[in-house]
Amino acid sequence: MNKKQILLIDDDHELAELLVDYLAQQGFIVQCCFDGQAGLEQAYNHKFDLILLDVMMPKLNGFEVLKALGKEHKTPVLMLTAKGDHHDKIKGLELGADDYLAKPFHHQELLARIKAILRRIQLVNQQNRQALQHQDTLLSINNIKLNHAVRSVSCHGNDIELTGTEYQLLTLLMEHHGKIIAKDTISEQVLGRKLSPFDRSIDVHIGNIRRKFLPFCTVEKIKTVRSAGYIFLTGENA
Amino acid sequence: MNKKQILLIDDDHELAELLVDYLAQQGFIVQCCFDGQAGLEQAYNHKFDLILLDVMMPKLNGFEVLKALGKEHKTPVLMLTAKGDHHDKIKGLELGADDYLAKPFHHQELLARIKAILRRIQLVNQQNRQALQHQDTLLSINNIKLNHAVRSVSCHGNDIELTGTEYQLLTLLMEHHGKIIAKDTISEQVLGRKLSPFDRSIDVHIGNIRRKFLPFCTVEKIKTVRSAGYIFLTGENA
DNA sequence: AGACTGTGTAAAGGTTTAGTAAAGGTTATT
DNA sequence: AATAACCTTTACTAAACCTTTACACAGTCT
Repeated sequence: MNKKQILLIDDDHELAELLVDYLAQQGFIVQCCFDGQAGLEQAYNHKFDLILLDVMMPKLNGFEVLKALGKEHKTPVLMLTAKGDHHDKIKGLELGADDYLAKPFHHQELLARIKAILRRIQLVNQQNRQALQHQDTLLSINNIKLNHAVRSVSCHGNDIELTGTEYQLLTLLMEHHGKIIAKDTISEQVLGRKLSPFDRSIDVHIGNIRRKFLPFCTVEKIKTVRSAGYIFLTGENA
Repeated sequence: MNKKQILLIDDDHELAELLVDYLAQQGFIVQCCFDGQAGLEQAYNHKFDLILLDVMMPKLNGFEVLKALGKEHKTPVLMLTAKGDHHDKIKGLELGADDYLAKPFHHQELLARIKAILRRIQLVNQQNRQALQHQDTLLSINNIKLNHAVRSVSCHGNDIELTGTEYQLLTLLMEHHGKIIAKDTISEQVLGRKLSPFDRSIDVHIGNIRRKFLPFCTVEKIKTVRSAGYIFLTGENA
């Protein structure tokens, strides 16, 4: 994992030095500015992963820096201040800060809050990628091919249109090809409900799938196992 | 803008009532649980935008709930507690909480912190989308061309005017052409919100895009995959 | 064989989902 | 403040889909 870069904007040189040391020791790269103006410039020039922003400073105070950064600025900001005043906190947060910590604070708490913010960003990023990333999308057994990315099915190269339920049912059978799948398992996995005594839905779906494959197959791929369930035959058994 | 859903887990009935009222008044939908166990179940069953979690509770305390949610849980958590102890704060934050607020707190500060967390998530989402778009300024598939630099669209050479949302939606589909994009993914990526049960926005946008392309296309480029999503067809499939 | 049970299958009925037009509401612009 | 552009919601329609029903047939047991 590459090191995260932090921009510290604080006119308190003593505190700044302490923080730079501590955070560096914790695996961050810290850049330091001692007034709002300089901080703002740095923020524009470099891309930081996080900004630590003091409120009371010469030239530009923390709130002004926050405003100048603009509503659309992407770098998260954690504000630090000597005042524990609620109005200040609220003002900071509403101006776009991600967190607000009152001085004096424990450096461990600061660290924990920094990590929390960075972790959140990473989580959201992950989430976004995962939503668009499809798991392995090809399943091919016994001349039948499934492509999950497009939810398409083909038999000996011929495209076959299946409904959502039929597709799920076939997928289930193919994922466990060569093994008997009980009807109640199918009902729960595919239809999302317990199998009721006179429920014939599954039989009908199986029938529909078979009918759609019929023109393209010489042998039956889905075999009925009386009073046990259905089974997708592998090449050897077929 | 649709309302954000918050799960409040706190055994202090009096406080809970106050918070529910206040947050509802501020435009949130709040669900309430009075012990850790119930809260955890709710968190698993529904998708919330944020969880407010008290620490001291019967059955399961806040830390235990946090652990049970797991490291990969996606919903942000803001912890509330009577103890202002630093160790507690650090513990909570390290266990995956996004923020930690000590009781008693000003409801305005709570609100500001809630908003800060939600805003950060939305910002990161936006950023992701934009980052994707700026990678390549030209995207050309199946006779449809996008030029991100000037945000223009053409079909067989004919310019087409799309709104911002339509453009983003089309971009998303084209970037993942040949793959199904689920409606809830579209909603999160393009509209920046979770898909609600009766939300028809996406269908309408898709309809509008199709209508604008209609005069210039012989075949449909965007295919509906019932109960799964939409897919931008590649040349071969079209 | 006869009874019983489980399955194949066609068709009817009911439910869910998507297409679409129009109204309502929001935001940005003039 | 008025206007325009846009997004969302609503309501209706059509289509796709799932389940139920009914009956025929096949396997199993006595």
